[in-house]
Amino acid sequence: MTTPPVRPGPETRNRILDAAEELFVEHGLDATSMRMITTKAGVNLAAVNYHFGSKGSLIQEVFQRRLTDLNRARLAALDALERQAGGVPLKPSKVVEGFFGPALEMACDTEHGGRTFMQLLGRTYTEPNAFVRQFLAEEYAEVLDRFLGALYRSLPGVPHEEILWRFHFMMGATSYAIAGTDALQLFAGKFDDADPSRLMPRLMSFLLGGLRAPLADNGHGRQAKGGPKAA
Amino acid sequence: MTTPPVRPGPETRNRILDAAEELFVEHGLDATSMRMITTKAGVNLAAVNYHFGSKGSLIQEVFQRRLTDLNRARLAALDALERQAGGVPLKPSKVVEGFFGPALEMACDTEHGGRTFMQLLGRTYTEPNAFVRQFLAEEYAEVLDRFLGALYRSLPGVPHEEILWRFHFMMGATSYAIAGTDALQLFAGKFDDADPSRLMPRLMSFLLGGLRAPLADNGHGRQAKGGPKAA
DNA sequence: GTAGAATTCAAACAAACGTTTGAATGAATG
DNA sequence: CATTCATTCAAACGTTTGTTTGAATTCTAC
Repeated sequence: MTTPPVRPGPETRNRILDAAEELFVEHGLDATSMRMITTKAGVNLAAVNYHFGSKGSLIQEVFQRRLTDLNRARLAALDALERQAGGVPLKPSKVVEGFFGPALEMACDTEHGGRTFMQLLGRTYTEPNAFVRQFLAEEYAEVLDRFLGALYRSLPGVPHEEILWRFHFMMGATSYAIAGTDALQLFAGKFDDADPSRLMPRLMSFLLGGLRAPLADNGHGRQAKGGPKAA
Repeated sequence: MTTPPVRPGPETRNRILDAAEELFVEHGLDATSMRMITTKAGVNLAAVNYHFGSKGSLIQEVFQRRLTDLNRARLAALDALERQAGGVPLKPSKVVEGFFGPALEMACDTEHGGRTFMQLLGRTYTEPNAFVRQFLAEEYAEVLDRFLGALYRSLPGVPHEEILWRFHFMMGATSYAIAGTDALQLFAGKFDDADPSRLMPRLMSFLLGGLRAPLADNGHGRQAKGGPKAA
C-alpha cells in the first residue's frame, strides 16, 4: 500500500538512500539503525551491506549524491557572475546570493527531498562524527576557497580574517534557519509563517546586514563597506 | 596518574558529570556509551545508574546544572537593564547583549568547563533526540518570552514575526560561532585567531547589523530601525 | 530453455549497548 | 564492638547493534 512492494530490481539502491535520508533527519545518524532503514525502504536487511558495503559508506553516499549537485550549482553561479562582471569585483550581495541561494533553493524543494536533505546537512556541520566531518571538509574545500576569494576581492580593505568570521556567522545563521525551523521546538507555536519560500528574502537581508555591519573596534571604527543597502 | 584513583566518596557524581560533558562534545550523545563515561571518570560502570538512574537522566542533569545558571544570568541582565531604563524601551543592542553576552562569557571560560558546555549546547539546538528537545524547550520558555517581549518593545513598528525570524538567525550564528569554531574542520587552518575572547565584539557587531538590516520587501522597503550604528 | 551472473532472502554471528543484581566495602551511629 | 546506611564493585542480564553467510530467487543473454 504505502510503499510499492519490492517489484523492480535496481531501484533498491535509491529506495535505501531515500529512506536513510529521511530517517537521518528524524533520528540522527547514530540513532538510525540498519533495520529502521531497510524496513522503511521495504528491502531486506542485508541489502545495505550488499549495495553499499557498510553503514558508513551509506552515510557518505547519502551526502554525496546531493552535495555534489549543490556545490556544482554554487560554482556555476559564481562562474556566471564573474563572467558577466568581466574583471571588476563583484558586489558582496551577489557573492552571498551565489553561495546561499542554491542552498535555499534546494531547501524549498519539498517534492524531491531537497528540503529533507538540507535539514540534514545543516545539522551535520556540527556533527561530532569524525568520518563525516572529514568528508564534508573535502567536499567543501574548493567551493569555500572560490567564494572566500571572491568575497575578499569584493570587500577590499576589510581584513580577510574579519570576512572569514562573518562568513562563518552567515553559515551558522543559514544552517539554523534551514535545519531548525521545524526541528527545534524552541520557537514552537511562535511562527505563524514558516513557509520556506519566504525564508529566502528574510535571511538574505539579515546576512547582508551582518556582513556589512561596522567592524568591531580594532582601534578605529572602520566600516566593512560604504553605506547600508538593501539586499 | 591522569585521573586521581577514586579516593574520595561523594565526588563520584561530579566526576561522572564532567566526564560525560566532555565526551558528549567529542562524540555526541548517542555515540557516547556508559562505559566510555565511567572509564573516563574512573568510576564503576554501575555508578551512573546508581547516582542518576539512567543515561537519559544523566544527559538531562549535564544540561541542567549549567543551563539553569546561564538563563538565570540572562534574566538578571535583563532585569537590571529594564530597571535602570525605568519604563522607556531598551535599545536593541542592549537586549541582544543581555541574551548573548552571558552565553559568550560562559563560552570563554576554559577553566571550569564553560567552553566545553557551550559547544555542547550549541550543537544541541538541532538535536533530533525528542527527549532532549522537549527538555530544552521547557528550560528556555521563560527566557525566550522575556527577551522577545523586550525586543518587540525596542523595535516598535517592526512586525513581531520579522523580529522572531531575526532572533532565530542570531541564535544560529551564535551557536555555530561557539560550537563550530574548533569542532568543524571546514575552516581548518584558515583561522589565525580563534581566541574566544575576541569573538564577542566580532559576533555582536554582526548580530546587530543583521538585526537592523532593511526588511525584505513586503511591498515597501521599511527599515528595522533608524540608522546603522556600532555595537 | 538453459547457463551464469546479479540480487534478494531468512537466519545467524559476535560485539556492544543500557541496565540490574547481590555481595563487598566504607564510614558513621548507637 | 555491633549495626546501619550509603556507596562501590565484578559479573551477568536481555536487547540491539552492524555485518556475514549460504541458499533461494530473479534477471540477462546465448
